[in-house]
Amino acid sequence: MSAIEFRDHDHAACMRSTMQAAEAQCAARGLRLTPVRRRALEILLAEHRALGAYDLLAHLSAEGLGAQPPVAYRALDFLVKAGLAHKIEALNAYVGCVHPGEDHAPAFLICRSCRSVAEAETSPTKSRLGDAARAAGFRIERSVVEAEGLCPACQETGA
Amino acid sequence: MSAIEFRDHDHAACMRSTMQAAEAQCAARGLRLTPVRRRALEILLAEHRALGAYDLLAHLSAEGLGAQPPVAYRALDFLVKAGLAHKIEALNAYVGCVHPGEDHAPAFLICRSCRSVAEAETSPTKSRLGDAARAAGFRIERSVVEAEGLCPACQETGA
DNA sequence: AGCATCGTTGTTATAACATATCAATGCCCA
DNA sequence: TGGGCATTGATATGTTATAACAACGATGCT
Repeated sequence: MSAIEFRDHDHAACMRSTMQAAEAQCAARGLRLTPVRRRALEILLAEHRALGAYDLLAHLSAEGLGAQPPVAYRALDFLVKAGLAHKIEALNAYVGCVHPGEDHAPAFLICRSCRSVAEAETSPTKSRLGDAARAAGFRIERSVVEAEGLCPACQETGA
Repeated sequence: MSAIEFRDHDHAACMRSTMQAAEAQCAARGLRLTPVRRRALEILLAEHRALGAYDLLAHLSAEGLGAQPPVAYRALDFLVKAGLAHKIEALNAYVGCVHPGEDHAPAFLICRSCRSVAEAETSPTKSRLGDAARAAGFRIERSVVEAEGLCPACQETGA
C-alpha cells in the first residue's frame, strides 16, 4: 500500500514474483491462466501503466494471439474478475495488480502525464462515504477510488 | 453530504432552488447559461439519475435543441467545468450537481439498478489515499470517488 | 475409446461513448 | 460598424465495448 510503484525498483523481479503469485492464485482457485490471459497479464505488468484495451490488443496481435477486440476484452474480464488486474475508470484503461491474492478494495494514484499507476488500499466502509452510505441505507458493493495528478518524475520534468 | 437524494423530497422545489443557485453562479462568474446549457442542466436535475450523453441528446433533440453528439457533449463540458454537473466515471454518464457553488470534491453513491445517484463530500487529502500520495511525492489534482451498490428502494424491491 | 459438456477462442458485426474540424451565427464592445 | 470571440450547427471520424454464433479443446463419464 505504500505506492512504491513510482520509485525505482527491480522491475524484472517484481514481474516474476507477481506472475508467480498470479499462477498460484489461479491454481488454488481452479482458474485457467491460458496463454492469452497469461500474456495479457505480463504485458500489463511490464508497464506499471494503464493500458487501453486496444493497446493491449495491439501487443497481443503482434504476437499472433488474436486480432479482434473480444480477445482483449475477454482476457481483461478474466483478469479483473480474478483480481489480477484492475480497471481505471477515469481512463477507461487497465492495469496489472501488483499484489494479487487478497480480496482488496484498491485505490489508485494515476499520473495524467505518463499514465503510470500506483495502487494503495482503501477501506470503503470506514470513509466518510461509508458513513453517508450507512446513513442513507445504501449497500455498497464496489468502490472506485482514483486520484489523478502528477507523479514525482513528471513533476520534475515539468510535464 | 447526507445523501438525502435517495429519500422522498419535494423534487420540484429542489430543482427550482438548484437552478436558481446555478444561475446565480453563472451570473457571478460571467458564464453564459445559454438555452441549450440551461435545458441540459434541467434535464439532468429532473432525474436524480446518471444520464448518458446520448440520453441527454435524445431529450434535447426531442425539443429541437440540436441533434448531433457535439451539442450534448459541449453542454456537458460546460456544466462539468462550471461545477454544475459531474461525470460518473464508472458509468460514463452524467448527473446534475445538487449543491453547485462551493468548489467541491464530490463522492457518489450509485445504484446499479436504477442509476440514481447521491452526492456526498470527500476530503481527498485526508484519506488514506492522501497519505499514500504524500508518501510517494504524488501531487493530486482531481479525485474520483464512487461507490456502486443498491439504494434503499431497490433493496426492497429485490432488484 | 466414444461422446456429452462446458469453458475458451475465432470471427463478424454493431453498439455506445467521444472528439476533430470547419462553417455559420450572434454577442460584446471599441 | 465592424473586429474579435464564444457559441452553435453539421459532417465525419475516432475510441471503447459488446452481442452473437461457430469452432475448438479440455474434462469427465461410461
